[in-house]
Amino acid sequence: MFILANPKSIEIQAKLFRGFSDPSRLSILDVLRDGALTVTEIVEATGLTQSNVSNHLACLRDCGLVVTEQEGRFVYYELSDKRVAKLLNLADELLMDVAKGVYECRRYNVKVSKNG
Amino acid sequence: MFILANPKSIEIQAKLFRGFSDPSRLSILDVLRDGALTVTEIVEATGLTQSNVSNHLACLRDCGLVVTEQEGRFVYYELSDKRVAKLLNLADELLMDVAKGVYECRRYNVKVSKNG
DNA sequence: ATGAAATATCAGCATCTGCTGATATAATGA
DNA sequence: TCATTATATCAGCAGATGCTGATATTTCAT
Repeated sequence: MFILANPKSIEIQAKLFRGFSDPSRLSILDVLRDGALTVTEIVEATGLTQSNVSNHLACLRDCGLVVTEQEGRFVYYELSDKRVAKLLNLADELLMDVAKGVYECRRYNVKVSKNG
Repeated sequence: MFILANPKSIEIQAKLFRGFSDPSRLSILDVLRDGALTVTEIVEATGLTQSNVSNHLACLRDCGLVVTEQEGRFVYYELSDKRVAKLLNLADELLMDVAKGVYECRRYNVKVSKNG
């Protein structure tokens, strides 16, 4: 008899991946690959609105994917762990082979941003 | 002036991660880590309904995360690439450090399955 | 003190996503 | 052929998610 061994860890893992599964959050993580940035810098780099960025950053921080450091009025955000960037790199690499399929996959409508 | 370098690739990457970001799909990928299984075997192993599994498998196949091989009435599904498992492993590893934050993150309500 | 800049918060809406249940298709065996 | 097993498909619903726009909070400069 098969029963899923660790359903709880599956839920958490899904939640982790959900951090990466939204274009806005992914943009944010992407621009943070090169080092810490303030919220305003992230807004400029991504083209997203301030409130949107702030909301996503709160989420990413709660989930432990980014960490913050306050300096006066500024709050610097950066990736919490090398493995976050590593995960992004591995995804990049995997995409080189499966991008076509992912692109054509009709199941999810990832909205194309105005900048796209 | 900062403008996001590759918005299109961000969308695709988000789509890739979305493949991993649902508990049902993740369960499926998880049980496939040990090798190919038929749809019915996946249904038994995950506890999900047949139509649900079938829907997710179609999605995962379209996106190139799994590949299929038909044998008579049976269709075997398996991970398409070692890097899919590698991504899962890396996420496991990352979770050892950030699981608490992810678990407590209130932004997303990942439904707890009846088996959980 | 006052204004401006940087960031956070929150409600409401429009949309997307996943599940269920029913049904269709395909392959095998009697 | 007919019944059965294995898998795929699809509409409709309930609920979740992300964005916007307004506002609150904090910090700094003058």
